[in-house]
Order: sequence, then structure tokens, then C-alpha cells
Amino acid sequence: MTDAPTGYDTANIEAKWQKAWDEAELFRAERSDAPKYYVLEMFPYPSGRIHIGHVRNYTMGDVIARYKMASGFNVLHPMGWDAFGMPAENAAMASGGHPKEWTYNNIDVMRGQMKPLGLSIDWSREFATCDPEYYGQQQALFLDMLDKGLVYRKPAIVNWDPVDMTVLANEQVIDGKGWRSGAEVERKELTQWAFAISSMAEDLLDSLGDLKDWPEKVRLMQENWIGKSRGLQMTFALSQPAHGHDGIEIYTTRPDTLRGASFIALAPEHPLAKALASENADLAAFNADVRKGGTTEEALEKAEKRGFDTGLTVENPLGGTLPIWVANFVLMDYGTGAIFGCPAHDQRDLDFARKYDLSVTDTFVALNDGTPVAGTAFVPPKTEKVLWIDQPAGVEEATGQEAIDATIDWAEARGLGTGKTQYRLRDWGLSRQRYWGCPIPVVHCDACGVVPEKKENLPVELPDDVTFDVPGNPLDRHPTWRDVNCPSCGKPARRETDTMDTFVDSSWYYARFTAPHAQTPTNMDDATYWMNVDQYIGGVEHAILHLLYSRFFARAMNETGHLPASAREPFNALFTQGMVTHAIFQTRDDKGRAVYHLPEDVDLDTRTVKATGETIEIIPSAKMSKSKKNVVDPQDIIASYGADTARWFVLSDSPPERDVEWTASGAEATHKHLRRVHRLATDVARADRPANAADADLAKATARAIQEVTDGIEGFAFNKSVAKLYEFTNTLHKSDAGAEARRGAIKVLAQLMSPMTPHLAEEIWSMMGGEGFVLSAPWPVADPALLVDDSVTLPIQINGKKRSEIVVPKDMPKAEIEALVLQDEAVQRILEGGQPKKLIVVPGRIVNVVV
RNA sequence: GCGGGCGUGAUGGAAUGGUAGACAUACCAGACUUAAAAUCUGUUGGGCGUAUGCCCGUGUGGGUUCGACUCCCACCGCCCGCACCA
Repeated sequence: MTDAPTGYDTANIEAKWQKAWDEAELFRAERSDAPKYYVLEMFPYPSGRIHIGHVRNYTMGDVIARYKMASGFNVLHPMGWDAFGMPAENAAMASGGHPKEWTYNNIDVMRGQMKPLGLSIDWSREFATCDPEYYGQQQALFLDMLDKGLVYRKPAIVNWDPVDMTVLANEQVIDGKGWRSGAEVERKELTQWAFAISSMAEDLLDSLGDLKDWPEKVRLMQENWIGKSRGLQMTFALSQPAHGHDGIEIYTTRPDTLRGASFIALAPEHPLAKALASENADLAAFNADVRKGGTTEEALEKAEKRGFDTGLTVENPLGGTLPIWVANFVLMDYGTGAIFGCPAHDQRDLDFARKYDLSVTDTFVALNDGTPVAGTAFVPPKTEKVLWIDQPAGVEEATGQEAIDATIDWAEARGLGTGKTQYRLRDWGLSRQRYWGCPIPVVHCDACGVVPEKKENLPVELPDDVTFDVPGNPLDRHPTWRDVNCPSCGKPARRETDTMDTFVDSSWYYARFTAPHAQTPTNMDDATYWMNVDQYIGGVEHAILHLLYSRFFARAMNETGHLPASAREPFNALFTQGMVTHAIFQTRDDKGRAVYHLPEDVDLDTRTVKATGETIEIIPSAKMSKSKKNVVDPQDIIASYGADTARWFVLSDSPPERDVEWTASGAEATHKHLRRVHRLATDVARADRPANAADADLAKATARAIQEVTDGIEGFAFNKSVAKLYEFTNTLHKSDAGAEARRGAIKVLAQLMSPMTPHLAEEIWSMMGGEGFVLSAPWPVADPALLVDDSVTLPIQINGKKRSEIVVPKDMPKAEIEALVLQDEAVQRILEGGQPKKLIVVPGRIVNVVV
């Protein structure tokens, strides 16, 4: 925006400084003797255009990067593209283009949108995961992991669309039906490649304790996801052997409820269930029926609990027999694929028992004999003491955990079973039956089996001549690519046509940034110097999968010699930022359906649609979505207000970890403020007032501003830093201090603003005759002497409510404060000559009088 | 269904056991102006009151504490994740 009267011409100012930074190669990262600092924001998927949420994410990283540069660190701040994935194939299917073309075009557009933001990124390190140079090294990594036994093949269950004859992603399954065909999806077993992440479960769990600078909630989520539990594995003898089985091995985390067992339940995929189904058409039909629907845990959990009575029984070591059912809620993946059900103390088992009329036996009751709620299983926390009924291990009054431990000991002593530690974490299936991903570098040979591709033949490149006119993986029907000779025996063989999960691409990109063009996955010297990522920033939606996979990969890369041991835990500090939201403006059509309107088409004062005068409904703080017409395009903001306004706005108001709502009025107000700062600097540059008594006050305010803004940045509370900068600007504006003092203060203001609004900061810095770039000037340090006040204001509370306050010297003894408080007018009025019940003095903070 | 998080004026938020509402937006009033915009100054949680002041108030209900937005328990609402969306 050209702004002639004040001279705050963002287009010129921002272009000028971006050019100057480029020419000085300020952001190019080279190894040096200086302490390093690696800032990384989760790299974007090249979906087409950047949105304001990206701006917020990268601005946060930029604030840290620039602050660390000014604090003397050698900063690495790279950027790349998470470029493989389904949307590119979907676009190709929809409009006939090629995923490669679509992806690289998007990258060009998005890079073009990002550069005007003035981010301190070392663009020389940029790469996309779909560059053969990158995925070739990923294939090398895969082969090394194969060598170490960290990758193997195993059966895995996928969503199968029986009409399109293709595997579907979870998001392509809508209400249990295929998104294109509408056919009911089935769960189908395929042989797939898997990473042995569960072999590192214990390490991944243990090390969470060392991640001090990770949000507690993320560590908790990962802990629960890994799901370590100690339980009992035991075998129930079959009353009559069947299909070569003479017992059912079960796993339970609640062996203490054995007395209340009323049935055994098998997963439909359990070997015995499958064997029985082979000669029982009804069971086969049941198994086929419960296989319908998607594979997500959510779908399985929400599905109606159903069972099939096999008619078989097992012997209960506590006496009697238990019927064996096949049940859809038992997972073959977890434990042994068989459980015993205890309806009295598990809601799911109770629902099942009610439905099929199975017995319900209490194992324990509450100590305070609280009335049990009808139809509800009694499931107290494992730490709560309860009263046990005929507990086989002999406990009477004990917690669930004590009873579990006792029962495991009891079972082990009698040879009934063994205590076993189990993890919920499953191995990571990485095969995808799709084109636009990193090819898995192996060949299937009839004679030699699975043969790894030779490293000198890497990268195994994706062929360009593919079409997407029929469902399924084009690699599968591409004979010249697919049909190769065996690397081992040379006979005709078949290339693996599955590609890798895109989570693989993003599990090691942080390491690749340390040497993006090395001929091996990493370069040890570079990796050792730059790793770990000192500050990682991204959305909380990645709290579990991406972060856990990355932690696994760092360990695997260490074990295959691609990362030092010090980088096994790759992210020192993690910050999860919130979204940028925007109001939705909607009206209803005559059928009551929502009709959405663009912000520029509505009049907010009258709350109407400009063209038609209809009254709008405003839904605040909604996630941005093209279809709801509430997406804010950063390019528009930069064009009208400049990058600094966009950057300042996304940092202000909301704490970084929370969502922030974009409002047009907020952006306008931010711009006004920056214009005010620019004008203030222009005025101060010309002023010639002599030094005077106000100089000292300004010096104090400056010291406080340095302290508080720095604390805000260090504590990732950019909104507070912004608030303090507003305050300091207002103080500076009103200050009567002399010209020299004001020029000094405004130079500090420029420095403090430089991480957030770097262009304006450089402009002011140069206006004030600052040397070099403001970015290169050492970060200001507050003079401690200016930060302390000689006296403090103590609020006086009476019964916890503030009634008065006194000003006392900073280190006045307690007794003297007490005496002063008792003389206080408000206190005397309440006391009416009497004595307080209690007088609490918290030095330097508060006084509370209890009457 | 399971795991995790969040909830404070008209609005975004500050205060993380010690003055609830910093800072900003919006609104209102004033200055400047022929006028408007821009700019500057000031007021603003609700209620009662001329006023010193008093009462109420941080999703709801209970609890711990001299003192609770903050800690504990239960509930309500919204958001994130649930292993093939990235």
C-alpha cells in the first residue's frame, strides 16, 4: 500500500530489505565455530496455495530463528515440500494432468507466495520429497534397514473396495462405503512391508521422560499410544480338542477378574475361528459379515458388538466351563487375539453378556457399598481399594493393581500362565498400492524370493508414462517398468509395485536438511554439527504418528550408521501451534440449506449480504475451508498491508498454541499500528529536544521492554511480546525525553520488533543510523539496575477480597508491614477496633486480613 | 467408543495459588476539520448508588485453601488424534 503522507510504503520497504538480505546471503547456513541453532517448522504439503495458517506457522519459526541469530547463534532454518501423496493422484484423476506436473507447479506457486513474507530461510537447502535425489536416498535407507531386520513383510488388513477392486485409504471410506463406487467396503488381508517400530517400544516410551521441552500433552498422548501394560498370558484347556487346538491362549490386563469370567471371545481372524468357519457355514457367514466396514479403530469400536456361539467350551481353572464365542470387538492385532470376558467389570463385556444372556458375576465390590448403577459395569480406577470376593490369589481389601500383581504371581506359581508385558503399539505398515510415492526398492523373483535392488541402481525412479483413467495402481499395469530381471540371478522377475507411506518421507527430512545434496542419506559431519533440531514447530494433529515415526527413524538411522547416537531423539524442543480460523458468513436457501458468502460480499455493520440485503448468520472461529468461503489468502493481505502486517497479526492476540481468529478489522488495526511506529520513527529522527529529566523514565521503560519482550519470545508467548511492544510504543510516543534518549529507545524498539516485523525494523534501524542490519546487531540486554523498583505496592485483601493497598519500601520487614496494614483506613473500618483473626503477609506480593 | 486438550467482558486475550479483565479490537464521547477520512485524547465486565463505596462475576455443580480463572471430583459444550489424509 502506498501511503504518501506517512511514507510507510510497504511494497518498496519490504522488497528493498529482502533484496539486501539475499545479496548479503544472511540466511545461508554454513558450519562454523559458533554455537548452532536448528529451527524447523513442519514442512508443507504442496496443496496449491499457502494459507494464513502456514503464515502463522512459519512466522513463529522465523521469530525464533531471527531472535537466535541476533543472540549470536549460527542458525539453520530450512524449508522443503512433503510432496508425495494422494491429492496429486486425485487431481490427475479429476482433470487428467500428471501428479508430477501438478505437484511441481504447486510448489512453484507456493514458494512464490512464501518469499514475500521475508522469512529467514536458507533456500539453497530446499528439496521436495518427490525429487529422485531425495527418494533415492530414502530407498538406500530402506535397504539398510532391511539389512538390520528393521523392515519385514507381514499380513496386514486393508480397506478393500470390491467394485473398484482397489485398496482405499481410510478417508476414502465414508460410512463404511467406498467414496467412488459406493460399495460396502471389506477388510482384506494383504502381505505388506512393515517397520519394526514395536521392537523399540520400550526405548520410545522411556525416552519420553527426557523430552523436557515437549508439551506434556504430547508426551502423554505418545505414552498412551505406546500403551505399555503388564498382564497375564494363560491358556484355557478346551473341553474337547478341536482342529488340532487343545487350548485357547488368552491375554488379559485384568487377571484379577478371572473369577468373574463368563465367556471366551476369539477374533474372527483367530486360527481356531477360521478353522471352525471352514466347516460351519453360519460361522463363515458371520465372519464375512463382521469383516464389512472400514479398518479404523474408531469404526471397529463404534460397530455394534456381535458374537457367534461356537458351541465349544474351555475348562475354567476356578471350576466349571466357559463358552467360546467369536466376537467382532476382539482384535487379532493385540495380545493373542483371544480374551476372556468379565461382564461385571467391563462395559463392553457387560453389553455383550446382556445381549447373549451370559452370566454376570461380581469379583469385587466398592468398600463404601455405594449403590451400583443398573446396567453399568463397576470399573473403579486401578488405584482404588475395593473389597474382593473369593479372590483366588487371596486378597481381600486391596486395589485393583495389587490384585492384578497377586493374581499373576498366583497363576505363575500354579503354572496356569505367565506375566507378560504388552504394548498397544503395532508395527508400522508402510506399503501403499499407489503410484505417487517412493517406490519400494525390491524385486520379487520366483527363484530367489524377495531380492533387494542393488544400491548402484538407485534411485528406482517412478515412470512418467502412466494414466489414471482406471482405478488402482498404474505401476501394477506398467509392464516395461514392472517386469525386470532379478538383480541376483538375472532371470525374469517382477518389481515391487507398492510405494511407501508418505509418513516415511517426513520421518527423516529433518536429517536430510543438514546435507540436502549428499550422495548418501546424510553426511555424518554435517549431521553431527547440525542435529538435533533445537526447536520443532507444527500442528498438534501430528502429536502421535508423525512424531513417533520420526523418533523411530532417528533411532533406525543411528543403527544403520546415518545419524550419531546423540541424534536418536531428534527434536530437543517441540511447540504445537494452533490454527488460524475465520468466521463463516451464511444465509439459508428456501430448503433451509446453508449458503456461504465471501467476506467481501457482506456488510458487517448491518449483518447483511450486500447484493441482496439478506440477513447473515455469523459462525465465529471456524476452520478455514474453501467450500465455506472463509479462507484468507496471504497474498491479498500482503498486497494491501504488507508482509509485516500479516506477520504481526498472526502473532498477536492469541497465544501461539491456541487458535487465532483472522478478522479484517484486526488486520486493518495492525497495519495502523505499524504505520504509527513508522511515523514515530520519522518524527524522532528529526527531533532535537535536549536531554532532560524524562530520559531516566524512558531508560527504565526500555529496560523493562527488553526484559518482557525477550521473556515472551523465550517462553513462546509471542502474543505477550506483542502486547509489551504496544505498551512500549505508547510509552515512547508519550515520552518527553530528549532526542538522543528517544533515538536510543527507538533503536531498541526496532531490535525488539525485528523478529516479528523484520522489514519495518530494518527500515527504522537504518533511519536511526544503525550500523549494518538490525538482524546482525546483538540482541539488547536489559540493565538489571533499571529493572528493580525501590518500593512495591501491596494490595490488602480482607477475607480474600482486595479492599485497599499500601506502598512500602521493597524490603520492609514483615512486622513493620503488619503494623502499617493495621493502621490502614479500610482495615480499621472493618475491624471496628477489634483484632484480626489472622494476618497473612506474602512479602512483595500481597497482604490478607482474616476477620 | 477410546486417548488428549480447551472453555475468562461485545470480541481476541492477560493473570497458572496472591489486585480478575494487562494489551488489542469494537463501541461511545471529546479535540482537530466547512465536512468526512486520517490522526490525537478519554470512557467502557454487570448491577445498585450523587459519592467514599457495596453486591455479583472466569462453561455448570460440588470440594480443598487465609485466598481458586489457576488445584481436586462430577457434569456440559467445542476442538485434535485413533495407525492408508497430510
